[in-house]
Amino acid sequence: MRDEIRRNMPLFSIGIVTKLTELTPRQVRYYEQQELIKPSRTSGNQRLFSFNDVDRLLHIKSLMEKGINIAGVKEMLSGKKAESEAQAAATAPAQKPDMSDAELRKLLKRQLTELTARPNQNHLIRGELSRFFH
DNA sequence: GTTCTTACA
DNA sequence: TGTAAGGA
Repeated sequence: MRDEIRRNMPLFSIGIVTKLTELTPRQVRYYEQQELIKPSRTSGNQRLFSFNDVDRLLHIKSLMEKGINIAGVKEMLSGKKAESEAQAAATAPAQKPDMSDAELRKLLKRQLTELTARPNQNHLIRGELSRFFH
């Protein structure tokens, strides 16, 4: 499908992107550093974002607004198979404040496993953990 | 006028 | 993250 080439076609300057996403240039550049996006450059070193980049930034923005840190966002977007699992783990708690204890324990167990495997995703679950020690 | 990189209150 | 400096 050549729709892909259109979505990945570098078209927007950082100025347009910031207006489209409501993000500051600082944030956009920072996310690029974190390799969350990979805009191409013009011959003059100016960043050129594709529709996909904008879409990605919007996704990142929504994730950040849910209180997810860069590390977490990174794993969700860059991760291949870890994506759905990580996103579900991070999103579900925020959307289901009244989750049953059974569900919560199940979630906690899974996240505890994640914790030992990836220490940096720590505060992604810290909030949930506190709910257990009330 | 816009964007770029580096660096620091 | 914001912002200033110095260039392109």
